[in-house]
Amino acid sequence: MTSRDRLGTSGREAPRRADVYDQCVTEQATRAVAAKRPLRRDAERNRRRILEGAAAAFAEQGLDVTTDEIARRAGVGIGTFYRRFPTKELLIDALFEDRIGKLAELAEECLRAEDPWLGLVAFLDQATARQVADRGLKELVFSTAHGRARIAADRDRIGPLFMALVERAQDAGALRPDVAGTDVALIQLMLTAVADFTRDVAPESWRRFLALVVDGLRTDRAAPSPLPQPALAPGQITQVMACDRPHGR
Amino acid sequence: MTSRDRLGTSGREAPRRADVYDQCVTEQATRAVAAKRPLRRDAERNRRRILEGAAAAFAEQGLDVTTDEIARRAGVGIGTFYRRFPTKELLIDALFEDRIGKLAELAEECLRAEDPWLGLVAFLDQATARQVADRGLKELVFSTAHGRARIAADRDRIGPLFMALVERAQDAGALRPDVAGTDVALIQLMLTAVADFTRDVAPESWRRFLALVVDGLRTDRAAPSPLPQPALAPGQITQVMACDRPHGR
DNA sequence: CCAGAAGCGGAGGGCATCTCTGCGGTTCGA
DNA sequence: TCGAACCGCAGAGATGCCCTCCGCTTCTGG
Repeated sequence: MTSRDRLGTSGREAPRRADVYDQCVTEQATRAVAAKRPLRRDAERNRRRILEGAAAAFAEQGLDVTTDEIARRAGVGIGTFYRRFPTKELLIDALFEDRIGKLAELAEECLRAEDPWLGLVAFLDQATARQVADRGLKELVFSTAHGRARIAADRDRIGPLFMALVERAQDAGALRPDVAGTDVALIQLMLTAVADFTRDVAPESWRRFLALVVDGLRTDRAAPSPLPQPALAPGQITQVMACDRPHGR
Repeated sequence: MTSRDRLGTSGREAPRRADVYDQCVTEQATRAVAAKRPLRRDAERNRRRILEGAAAAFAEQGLDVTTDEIARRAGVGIGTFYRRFPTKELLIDALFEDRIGKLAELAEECLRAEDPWLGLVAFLDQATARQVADRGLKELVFSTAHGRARIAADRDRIGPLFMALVERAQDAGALRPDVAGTDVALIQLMLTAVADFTRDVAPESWRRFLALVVDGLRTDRAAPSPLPQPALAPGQITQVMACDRPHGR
């Protein structure tokens, strides 16, 4: 408390955070153009390292990785970390600012696919793949806990796209009519849950369950498409359970 | 360290824990018969309260609830809690000792169902329902972190039953042939993930996705069974994301 | 080449959480 | 009625995490 109060006569926290936020995020966006006062070369190199290390750490372990761990992976001291990104939240913003927007773009792309059904399936496949590859992204998609303005806006943008993907496939007669746009989101949630569980022993096995669900979604009930990926062996299941991760994560 | 060493000349921890374990768990099982030295009436009443409060707490919040929370719900002091159950782990054992065994029994029952396919579907439905109703049970099923001997044994018992359920439905020609026993476990994992997410706004909506998956599992591809439960509204999704729970839990 | 500004790293402060204990006072039951 | 058993709670002790402080190092403009 005391040390923080000592920082400025303003005393209040929120304004200070806002200043820092502008300084940090907008600077990042405009520095290449304005070049107001470029970072010293070593500092810039460390900033890059932190960004890279954090990206890897968030992808592998989710947004809960500690700042110490990020600094360690980046090969810098914790002090250096906090000089560049005065708050962990700021770093998350800088890193993921465009990632969710990219998911929306993917949806738009799939909306333009020639075959509406294949467009929907492609979206499910690729959107899930991205979230499986990056746990941080998944957490950002499914929780508002960390998002700031920009990220929240992208989230809002994506809901209607789900609905459009669904309706288009239904109009084409390929998708069962009782599916809703929100189901698309929850299907991704289901699949990432499997992926989180099996990641260490069979990282691709979630695709097996995507195929299963997709077969449940289509109206053309001719013949089931064969399941990709081998099923897990019983031993693999116990192996996964053995490594003590926080429950359910 | 010091206070614990002071407790006994034996000094070692493990033996002491084992003693307490016997005293606590086997006493519970045999007291009604042997009645060696019954608890005082108030003590017995509190023990019951703790068991009940803990059952409710574990069911709602998972095995990570704090001992303080359990004591609070039981309406007893934390000291009383620790007199009855010297370790949180012991309480978990006492409470869940038979729960996983019951899941195995359910599987055996479904194996005896007249229609193999309906037996499999019934198992998926009911086993998932139990885990949705009790988060603690789910965590115990999918992680060895908390289990002791008895619980581990029940877990081993259940794997072959999955396989039998699957083979029997396949032999009857109702289940697609490329499904494996382990898939049954992972399907439950998927569904409980949905349930964990939607629990607060639409606790039954996981059944929608069970229906979807079941339609993907069957070989009879005549017509999809209609999805039960209304789809979530877009607003419900954002509502769930808003309440800040630990990520992914 | 050098002075001093900018940056570096990591020990540790502060805080929150959680499990479990010590102990003064209370309640039960023979 | 008396003593053993029991109660509850304040808090010890452990851990984990975010973030700061500050002595030392590295860069860079003149």
